[in-house]
Amino acid sequence: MIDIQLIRDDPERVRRGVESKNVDAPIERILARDTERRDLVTRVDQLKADRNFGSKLVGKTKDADERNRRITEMRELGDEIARIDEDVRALDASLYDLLLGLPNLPDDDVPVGPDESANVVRGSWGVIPDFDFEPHPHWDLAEHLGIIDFERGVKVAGARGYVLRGDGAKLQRALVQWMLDVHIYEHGYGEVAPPYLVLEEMLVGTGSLPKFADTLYKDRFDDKWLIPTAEVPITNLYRDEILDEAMLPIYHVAHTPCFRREQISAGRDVRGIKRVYQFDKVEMVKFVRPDESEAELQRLLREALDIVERLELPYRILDLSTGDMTFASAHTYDIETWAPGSGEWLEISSCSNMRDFQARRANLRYRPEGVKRPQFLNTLNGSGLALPRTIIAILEMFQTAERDIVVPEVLRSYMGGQERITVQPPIGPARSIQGA
RNA sequence: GGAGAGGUGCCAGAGCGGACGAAUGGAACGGUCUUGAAAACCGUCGUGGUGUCAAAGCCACCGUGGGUUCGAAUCCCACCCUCUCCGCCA
Repeated sequence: MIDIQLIRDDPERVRRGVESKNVDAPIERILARDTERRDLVTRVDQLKADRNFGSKLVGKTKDADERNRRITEMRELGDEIARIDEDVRALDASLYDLLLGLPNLPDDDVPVGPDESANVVRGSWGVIPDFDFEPHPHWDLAEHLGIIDFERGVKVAGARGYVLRGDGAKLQRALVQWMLDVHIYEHGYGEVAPPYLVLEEMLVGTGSLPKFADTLYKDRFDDKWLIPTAEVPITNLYRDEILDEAMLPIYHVAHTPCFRREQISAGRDVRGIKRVYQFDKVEMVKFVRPDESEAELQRLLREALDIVERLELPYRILDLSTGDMTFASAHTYDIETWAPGSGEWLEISSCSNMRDFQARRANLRYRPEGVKRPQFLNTLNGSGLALPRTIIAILEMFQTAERDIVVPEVLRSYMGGQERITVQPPIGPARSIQGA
C-alpha cells in the first residue's frame, strides 16, 4: 500500500510511478475521498468529545428534570454521530479499496518502459556450450528417460499435470535439500516450513489480492487459499507485531509447493514443465530496516546467483522495467538461464525489493533504537530457486549425445553419489530391499 | 462434532454500566544510592488518528463484528481463537 501521506504531499510523483506500471491512478478520487473523510472525522470527533463530556455530566446531575433534558440532548447528539460514523465507514472502505488497487512505486533507478522490451541486461555469466548434436527439449529427454510421466500426470491432475518419477523425483529432492543447505549454512537463513493454506488477509498483505484472485486457488467452503509462493505465508509471519530493531535483519528460507491458476487461454508453453499449475520452489524472504533494503536486494540477488553458478548454469541478469515488474515490487531482478533444448531464456529466479509496500498491508513494524514510534520495515523476496525450471535447465544443459543427463557436481552427494541419470527401469513390482 | 471454561497493556492479573486507556505485581528503560553489582527508592513505560515548531488537548481501540444505553472492558447477539473433557480422524 502506498502511504496516503505521500499521495497528499506529492500526487504527481505517485501518478507517474503508478502509470509507469501500466495501471490507472485514480489520484483525484483518492484525494477527494481523503479530504471528505478527514473533514467528517474532524467534525465527528468534536461531536464525540461533546457527547463524552455531556454523558459524564448526566451521571453527576441530581435534579431529575435537568437530567432528562441532558439525556434527550445527548440522544440527539448520538444519532447524529451514528449517521456521520456511517458515512466515515463508507468512505474508509472505498478509500481503502482504491489504495489497495495501487501498485507499488518503482525505485528511481528502475528502467522505465512499457513492457519486457524495456528490461535491461545487467550482467551475465558462464558460456553457452556448443553441442555437437542437436540438443533436445526437456520434455523429450524426460519422456525418454522416464523421469517425468506427463500422461499419468494429466490423467490425475488434468491439464499440465506431471509426475516426477525415479531419478526425476530424486533430482528435485536433491536440489531442494542442497539449496536449503546452502541458504541455511552459508547465507545465514533461518529455515521455516510454513502453511500452504492461508487466510485471505495474507494474500492481501503480499499484494496478490484483491487484484489477482483469478490466478489463485481457493477452498470452496472456507476463506482459505492455496499459496502461490512461500512469500505469502512467510511475509505475513510477523504481521501485527512490533519487532525490536535488534531482531533485524531476519532471513527466512522455505521449500513449499506453489499453486498458480495460470490463464488457460494463454496457450503458451504448453509442452513440458515450464508453465504448470503446481510446482515446488525454494524461496528466500528478508525483513530489513528501510535504509538497508537496497543493499539487501543486491545481497539477495547474489545469493540466488550463487546457486545458479554452483549448478554451472549460464545466466543473464535482467533489471525489469517498470512495465514488466510485478504489482508489489519496487525493484526486481530476474535471473534467466539458457535452455538449449527449448532454445530460450528461462526465468529461474526473481528477486524483489518490496520496500514498505507489503509491510503497510500486513502491518509489519519494528521499533528503531531510541525512537518512540514504530516504523514499517522493508521486505524482500527471491526464488532460490524455482524447481521445475531448474530441472529444465539441468536436463537441457547437461544432456549427452546418448540423451543421458550428467548430474551437476554439487548435487551428487545428495543423490547417493550418482553421476548420471539414465533411462529409468519400467514401472513394475516393488524391488527387493537391499539387506532385507 | 458435543459439553464446559476463557480471550484485558511486553508478561502475569484485577476490573458494582459513569471515577477505567484501564488497579496491582513483574519485566524493560532512565535516575538516586554503591568501589562495582545486588537490594532499596524515585521516575518513565500500549497503538493508531488528529493537532502543534514542540507540546497540551481531542477521538478511537480491552479477540472480531453488530446491538442495548445519555454513557459499555463491563449487559445482549453472532462469529473467531485458546484451554479441558468426550467423540471422530491422518
